[in-house]
Amino acid sequence: MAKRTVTTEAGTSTRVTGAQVAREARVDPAIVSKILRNDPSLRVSDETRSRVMAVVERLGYRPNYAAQRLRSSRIGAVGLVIPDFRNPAFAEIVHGAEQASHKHSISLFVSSAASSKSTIDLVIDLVASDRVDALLVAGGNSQETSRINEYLVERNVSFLFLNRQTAGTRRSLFLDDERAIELAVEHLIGLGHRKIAAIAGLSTMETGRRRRRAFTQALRRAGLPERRGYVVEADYSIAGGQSAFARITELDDKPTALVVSEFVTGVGVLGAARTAGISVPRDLSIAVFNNLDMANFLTPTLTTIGLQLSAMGAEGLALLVSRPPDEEINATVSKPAELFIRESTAPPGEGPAAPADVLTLQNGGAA
Amino acid sequence: MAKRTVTTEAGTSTRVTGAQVAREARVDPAIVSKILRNDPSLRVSDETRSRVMAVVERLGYRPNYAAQRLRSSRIGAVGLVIPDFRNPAFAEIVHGAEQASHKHSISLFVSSAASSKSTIDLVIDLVASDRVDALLVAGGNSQETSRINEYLVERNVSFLFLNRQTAGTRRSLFLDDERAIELAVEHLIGLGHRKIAAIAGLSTMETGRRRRRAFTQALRRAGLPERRGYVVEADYSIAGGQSAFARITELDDKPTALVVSEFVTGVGVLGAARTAGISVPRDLSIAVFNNLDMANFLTPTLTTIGLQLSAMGAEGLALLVSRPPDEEINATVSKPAELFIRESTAPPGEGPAAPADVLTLQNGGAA
DNA sequence: CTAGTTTGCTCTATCGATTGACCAAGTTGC
DNA sequence: GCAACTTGGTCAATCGATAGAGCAAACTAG
Repeated sequence: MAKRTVTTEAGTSTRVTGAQVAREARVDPAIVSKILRNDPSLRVSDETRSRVMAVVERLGYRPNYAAQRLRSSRIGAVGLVIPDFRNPAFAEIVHGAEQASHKHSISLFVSSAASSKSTIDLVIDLVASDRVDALLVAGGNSQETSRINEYLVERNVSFLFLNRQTAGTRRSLFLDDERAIELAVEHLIGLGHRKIAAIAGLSTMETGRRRRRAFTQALRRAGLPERRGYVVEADYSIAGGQSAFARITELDDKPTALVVSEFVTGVGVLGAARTAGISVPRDLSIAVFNNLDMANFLTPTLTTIGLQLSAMGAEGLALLVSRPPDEEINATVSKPAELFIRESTAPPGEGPAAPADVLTLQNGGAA
Repeated sequence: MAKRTVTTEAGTSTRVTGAQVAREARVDPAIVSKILRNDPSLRVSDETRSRVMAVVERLGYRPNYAAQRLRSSRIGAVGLVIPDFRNPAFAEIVHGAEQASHKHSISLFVSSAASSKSTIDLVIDLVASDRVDALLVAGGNSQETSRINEYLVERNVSFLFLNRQTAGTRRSLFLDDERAIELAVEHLIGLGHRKIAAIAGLSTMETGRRRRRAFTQALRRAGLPERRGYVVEADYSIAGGQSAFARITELDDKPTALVVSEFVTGVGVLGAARTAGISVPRDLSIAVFNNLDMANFLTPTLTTIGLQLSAMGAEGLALLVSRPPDEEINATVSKPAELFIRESTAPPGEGPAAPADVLTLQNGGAA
C-alpha cells in the first residue's frame, strides 16, 4: 500500500529518513548521503551503490532539506527579491530564474515587497535567518540598493543585483539598456522624427538614471538637440505613465515621438493619450521597453524594444552559483536587445503602416 | 563597525547564533528560544526578558530557519504550486498568498511548472524534502489533481486545492465561477443577446468543466436553448483563445456574444476577432473572466467578470494554517464576483456605449 | 613474507534551535 | 516550622544529514 512511507516494525507510518534507507540497504547512513551527492571522496562498490539506489527508489527517499542546509554550507538556495509579482516584467525575470534554478538543482525563494514590506526587510528576512545563501536583487531604489549592498557585503553573502547598481556595488548583471534606447531612438529618427522625448523611470531608481543618460547620449550621437522638459520621470506603473503623459502634453513644443522605458508605464501612456484625444502614431509615435505578449493586442499594437528579462533571471542565477562570492561581477545579459516594430510608431503625421486592422475596428464606433 | 555580526574574543566575525545571544545575556540558550517564540510554558522575569531582547536587538539575531524547521514541526512554510508566473491570473494569486504569508509570519515557497517540470514533480520536490509542511495547489489538470491528492493524503501533509477538485479530494477553496458565469450571461441577455457561446477552458481541467456546466445552467435558467457547438474548449493562453475563436467562426449559426472564462484567452479571442475583421462589440460582444488592469487598455476595453484571485491566494493561505490537516474544506472565496462593464459588450449590432474614444483612434488609421 | 597502499566501508562530532524534564531558591498555607 | 507551591530558570537529548577521521581486509611491491 504505502509506497513512499515506511512501515516500521511497530507499524507506525513515518517519514523516510536517510538512516532508514541505510538500515534497509545494510550500510552506514554516510554512504547513502555520499552516494546521493556523488561525493568524489567516496569509494564504493557498484553492487553496494545499486543496492542503496534501489532502496532509495523504493522508499522514495529525499534528503531532508532543512537538515541538509543546516549541516552543509554549499549553495543550495537562492533568494530573488522583486517589487511585485503582478508587474509582467518581473514575472519574466522570475520565470527565467526559476527555469534556471531547476536546471541547477537549486531552490529559488522568490519574495516580493508589494506594500507590506520594504525590499530591505525582505533581504534581511531571508539572509539573517539563513533561508538562502545567495541573493538576486531585482527590486529597490538606489538608496535601498546601497543599503542592501552594505548589508550583504558585511555579512559576506553572495549576491547579484539585477539591472541596478550604486556607488560601491561591485556585483551587477545589466540589461543592455543603452543599446535598447539607441535602437528606439534610431528607429524613430529613421522614421523622420526629430522631436523625441523620453519617459525614463524615477531618478531614485538607478535604471531610471541610466536610461535617461543613455537617451541623452543617443540624441547627441544623432546630432539632435536636447530639449527642455523632454525627459520625464515616471513610476514603473500604469498610473506613472498616465501622469508622465500629462506632463508631456503641457510642453509648449510638443514631441512627435516618445520612448517609454517600461512596459506598463507605456500602457498608461497609451491610455492617457487615448483619453486626451491624441492619436497614436499619427500625433505621437510611442516605443516601449520590454517586448511582452500583450504588445500585440493593444490598439495600436506597440512597437517595443525587447530586453532579455527572462534571460537576465536565468543568467543571473547561473552567475551567482558559478562565481566566487567576492569576485567582482559587471556583466551584461548575453542576448542583445531587439526592436519589434509595430503600429505605434510611424513617420510624424502618418498613421500606422497597417491601417486595415484599425479601419475594421472603426466600425465599432462609427455608425 | 560590524553591527549585525559578533566579533568574538578571537576577533573572527561570525554568524550570530542563539547560543551567542544567550552567552551575552547570561542566560541559557533555551530561554532565548522561548522568549522569541513567546513560549507559554516559559516563566521569566521582566528584567531577564528585556535583557535578552536587548542583546537580540543589538546583534540582530534571527533564529536559523533550517535549524528551526529541522527541530520543530509546527507549520512554518507553505508551498504554492502554479503553472506559470507569467500568466497574470496566477500572478494575482501569488500576490495574495504572499501578502497573507507576511501577515502570518509564514514563509511562502512559490514554485512554477512552466515546461521544465510537471506539477506533480513540483509537489513531490517540495514535500518529500520537507521544504514545506503545507501546500496550496493552483495548477495541474484533473488527472494531476487526483494524483497530487493521493500523494498528499498518504503523506499526511496539509494542503488545499485552489479552484480545483476531483473525485476524492476533500480540501478545496473555490472562486465563485457559477456566479461569475451567471453575471456574464445575465448581462448579455440584458443587452438583448440570445445566441451566447462560451469558451470554457480545457475539459481536462476541472475548472473548465465546472465553468462549462455553470454556463449551461445559466442558459437554461434564462430559458435559452443550448446550441450545438456553442461551447468550445480552449487552453488558458493567448493561442488557445485564437484557435477557439476560429472554431466559433466555423459555426453556421454564429453567436452574437461570447463568454470567455480566462483573461489571456480573451485577449487571444479579441486579437483573432480583429484579424478576422469581426468587429467587437458590433458583430460580437465579449465578456471575459478576471478583471485585470489591462482590460482598460485594450481596444475595445474589455467587459470583465472580476474573480477574487488575490483574495483566493490570501484566504487559501489563511485556511491552510488555521484548519487541522484532516478536516474537510469546501469553501468559496468570501468576496463575490463582480461585473465590470466596458466597451466589449453592447446590444447586438451596436457599437460600444462610449464611442468617443474609438472615434479618436480612427484618425490614426483613416486618412 | 612484510611494509605499504588501495578499496570499501563505519563511526563520531556537528550544524543551531527546540523541548521537556529537572531543580534551586523563595513564598505561602496552616 | 515544615510541606507544598511558585518562580525563574538550567540541562541534555533531539531533529536528519554530512564531513572527515579511522579502520579492517585485500592487494601489491620488493
